[in-house]
Amino acid sequence: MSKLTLKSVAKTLGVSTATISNAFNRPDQLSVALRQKILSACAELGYFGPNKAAQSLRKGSSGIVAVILSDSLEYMVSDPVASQFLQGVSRELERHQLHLLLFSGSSTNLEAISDFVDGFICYGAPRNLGLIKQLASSPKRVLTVDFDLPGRPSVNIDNEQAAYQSAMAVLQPGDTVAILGLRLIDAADSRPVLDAPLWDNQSSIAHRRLDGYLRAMAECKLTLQPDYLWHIPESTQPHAQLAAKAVLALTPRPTVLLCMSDLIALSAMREALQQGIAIPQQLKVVGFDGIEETLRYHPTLSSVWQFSDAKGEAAVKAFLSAQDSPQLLPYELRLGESS
Amino acid sequence: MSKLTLKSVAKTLGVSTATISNAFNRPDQLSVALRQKILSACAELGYFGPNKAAQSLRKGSSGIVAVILSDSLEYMVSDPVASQFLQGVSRELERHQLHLLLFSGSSTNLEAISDFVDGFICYGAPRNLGLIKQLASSPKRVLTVDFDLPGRPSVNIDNEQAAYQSAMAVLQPGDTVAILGLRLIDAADSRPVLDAPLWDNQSSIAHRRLDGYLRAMAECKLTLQPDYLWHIPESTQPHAQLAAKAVLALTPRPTVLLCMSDLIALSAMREALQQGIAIPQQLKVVGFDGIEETLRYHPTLSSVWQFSDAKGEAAVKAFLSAQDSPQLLPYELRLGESS
DNA sequence: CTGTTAGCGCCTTCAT
DNA sequence: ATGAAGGCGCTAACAG
Repeated sequence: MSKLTLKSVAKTLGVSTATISNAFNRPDQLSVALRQKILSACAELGYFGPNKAAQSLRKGSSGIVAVILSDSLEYMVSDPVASQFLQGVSRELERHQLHLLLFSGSSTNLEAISDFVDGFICYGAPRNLGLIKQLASSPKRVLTVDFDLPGRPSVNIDNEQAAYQSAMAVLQPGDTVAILGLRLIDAADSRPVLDAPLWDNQSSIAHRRLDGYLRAMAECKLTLQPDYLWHIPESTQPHAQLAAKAVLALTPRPTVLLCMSDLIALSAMREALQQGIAIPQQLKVVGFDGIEETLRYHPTLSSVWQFSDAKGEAAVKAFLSAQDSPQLLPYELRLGESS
Repeated sequence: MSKLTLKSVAKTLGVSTATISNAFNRPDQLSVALRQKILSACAELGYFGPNKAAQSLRKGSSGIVAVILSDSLEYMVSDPVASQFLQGVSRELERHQLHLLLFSGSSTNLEAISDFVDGFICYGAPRNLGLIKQLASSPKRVLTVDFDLPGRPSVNIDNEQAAYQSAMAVLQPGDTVAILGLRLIDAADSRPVLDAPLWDNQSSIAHRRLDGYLRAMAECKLTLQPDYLWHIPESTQPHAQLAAKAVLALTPRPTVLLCMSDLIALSAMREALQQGIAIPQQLKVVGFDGIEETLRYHPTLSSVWQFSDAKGEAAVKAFLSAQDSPQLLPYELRLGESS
């Protein structure tokens, strides 16, 4: 059989193309009986409805939403926090009969997919700065999560305040503090920040968290020695372990580890326990994010829970709403055995 | 400024639309100098090239490949095996400048996206059987992974043989065997299979694995008591723990646990150790899949490693190739401390 | 309630 | 090396 199109189907059924189109898209435009007849005839023929690509060209919307990940897809999919977020996004999208196009933040050509989607949900500032420009000037709807783009709606938590509170919950006079930071500078390996230039201070959640830690330390009259602030490029075991080893070898040894992700905190605790350091007696550890694995670990981790699943859901809702105001989501400080 | 189209750009540059089109798509059709001039003028204007949606309508291909997940996106993203697979897929797709549309296997309307994509890579038999029919009759390229569709290319490992080998590696005369199976029957909770009808025996990897286990047991002159075969709906801690608890409470207590995923095996080991059962002295455990977490666990798990990342890569290559022959990927039996 | 028509933005002969 | 024209499959406005 030849290709089934609106036109060909109309011809074989002996009606006009508009009628077929209406049967599928605007039931109020024709009688119920005729509509039923047409629909079942189409099912018979194997015609499942108007071609979506043509529809999208004509109507200017496709029912597909792109989620731009900050990193490569490869990495994101393996990070539990990102996965949680995607779970929330996909569930809420499905609820609205929308579809999800995953796009890597390390790609260069947003244009390759821009024309196919109704808009963008950006999870974290894309690693590729070129993307940011393209997004900023896109005529489509753009929602940012965990960072901001001027004039665009966003979904965030108050990272500075959350970090501040988590630090305040553990800091005591006389503590020696080390900070295991996530993506503080532009380097592909774990290393002390020292005087390397901080990476775009404004929008990065890492820097907001750092601000919070530092505010808490100042309030507790503690100072951070240069060596005690580390940059970790990715929340993975090897990178985190390296940094943990390094700061635990410093003299004096830190008594508090402020970690910018739970995965980092877990790796650090593993390393400390391995070295026979008692937690929390000799070392207190605080994480960030809130992932399940920390509940199965012993000691359980004190951390800022930010409910990434709900965040994904909120992101879709904000994307779909007409509202353009920035949105701050709640978080929760949960203390475990590590502090 | 008004909308930028091939036509509008052509007018402002004072050339024909075809010339602009050729500048972007067919460099050989015009002089290098002119092409350069046009391209830079377009960049100046902010025109990033022909509209992809229109291009796709016209040319019939979009550069987007759909990956159909067997389950909801929500679940798949949290499963390390699926994540690994997606990593491989996305990396290889990126290499070819192709894009990834993630589609949930629990959706009903494949048609919603069918017209936007160049084809489908199906990871596991979709839970929604309606999808299978639609895929079977799709005019687009369809590649299946971990199951088969008549007349379509596929990527698999030899699940039966792998399961057989993994069982043979641990079974000894006198053993009492329990099998913790994944998705053996159509039930949403963990439960003994007993005489519930097995679920579409043909294509399911679970049944191929079961066949392998049973072949090994027969060869070792062992029989499987009805209560000792359990169905688990999803590789998650709660479902797996429930089943593990149940089979460990049987009399006689199993001395071997054959598990259809590493996640299940880990949960089972956790439960056994909690009960003070010594592994492998009192209980030997074998998993399936090969995930990193088993290497960090003590005891390390004996398992069939199937390199899901490479599988994802192979899937894309097979999808892109003209070859329609089924492909069997290698796997590796790796023995750990659990057997 | 139904049919006709004019594009949505583009690519590709075909002629120049 | 370039310009004009037809059509990919569909929808919305309009006329009947």
